[in-house]
Amino acid sequence: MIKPCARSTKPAEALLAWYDAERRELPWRARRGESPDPYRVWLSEIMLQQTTVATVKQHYEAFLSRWATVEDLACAPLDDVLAQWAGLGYYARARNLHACARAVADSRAGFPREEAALRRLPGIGPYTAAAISAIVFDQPCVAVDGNVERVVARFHAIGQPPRKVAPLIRERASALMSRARPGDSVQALMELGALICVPRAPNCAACPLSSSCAALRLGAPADYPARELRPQKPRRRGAIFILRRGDEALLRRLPPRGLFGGMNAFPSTPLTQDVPAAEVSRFAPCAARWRALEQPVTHVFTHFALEATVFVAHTRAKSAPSDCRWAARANLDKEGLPTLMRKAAAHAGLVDA
DNA sequence: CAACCGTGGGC
DNA sequence: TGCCCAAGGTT
Repeated sequence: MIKPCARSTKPAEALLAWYDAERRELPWRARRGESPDPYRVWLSEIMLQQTTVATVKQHYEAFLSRWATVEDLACAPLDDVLAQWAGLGYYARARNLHACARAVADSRAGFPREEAALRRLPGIGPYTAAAISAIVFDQPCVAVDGNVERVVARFHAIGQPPRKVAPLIRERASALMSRARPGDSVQALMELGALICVPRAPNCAACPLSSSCAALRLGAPADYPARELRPQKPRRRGAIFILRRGDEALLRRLPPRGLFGGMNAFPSTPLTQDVPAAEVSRFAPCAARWRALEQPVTHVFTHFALEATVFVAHTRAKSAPSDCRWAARANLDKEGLPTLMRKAAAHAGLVDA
C-alpha cells in the first residue's frame, strides 16, 4: 500500500461512503457485518474472470448447491465439474478450479491469506490473488481489473492504454483505497466501474469522485481509457461431424487441451484452422454417408469467427476411432456441451436450442 | 510477451 | 451488423 497524502484520503472516503450506500447484494458477497466465505468468494472470482455478473448468476447457485465446500469440490470427478461448467466458456478455468480445490483441500489449512501464496494456486493470477486476499481476509492488496483500470484512467486522465502503464494504474488505485477497509475499498472501486463509471455513458452526476475527476474536467470521460488497437478477427470455416448409431448413441471426441480442452465435443475439423469446404471430408472421423445440413452454424470466439457445416451420418458399427468414444444421446444434456457443440446438436435436432 | 482461450449482451 | 466489453490466466 502507498501511504496516502492528506488529499488522497478524501476521494477514498467518498468512494467508501458511496459503496456503503449503493452496493449491490450479490450471491457471493457477504452481507454487512458478516464475514466473507473464502470458498464462495474464490468460486465467484474464478467465474467472473472475463464473464459478466449476469452470466455468472445463472451458474453460481447451481454450482454452489452441488458442491457446498471446497472439500466437496475437490472430491468430485473432473468430468462432473467440466459438465457443470458447460456454457460458461474459458474451460481451462474449470480444470484449474478443480486442481485448485484439490490443492486447498489437501493442504488441510484452507485458502491461504497472503496474496503471494494465493498466486501460486492454479487459476489464480495477479488480480484474483489480490481480490481474494483483500475481500476475504481484509489484507491491503490492490486488485486491478478492467473496472479499476477504467476508473483510474478517467480519474487521472491517463492517455496511454492501461496495459502499457500498469504500475501507474496500480499506484493510483492504491491511493483510492482506505487502509482501514481494504476489502470494501477493492469492491468499491469495482462497483463504481460496474454501476457508475461504465464504459460508454458514465453517470458522472452520480459519481462520488466527480469533483476530482480529471477526465470529467476535460469534458471527455468516455474517451478514457485509451483503446488498444485490435487486429481484425479472422473468419474461419470448418465442419462438425455428428455420427449416430441407431437412436441412442453419438460419437464424441474430447480435445485434450486448447479450444474446448477436456470438454465434450463432436469430431470436427481443427477449428482453429480455416478448412475450406472442399477439404473438410478428410477430417471426418470415419467413412460414412455424410449428409450436410442446410445451414451452417456460426459462432464467434474471442479471436476468430467460425462458420461450420454440420454433417450427420448413421452407422451400425460398434467400434469407435481410437480418439473417439460412443456416448448415450440421452446424456448429452447431463454431460454438458460447449455452446458451439450445442448449436450443432440443436441443428441436427438432437437437443433443444 | 503476444497469442490463445468462450460466451452473451449492448449499442 | 460488427465491435466493444466483461471481477483474467496461462504459455
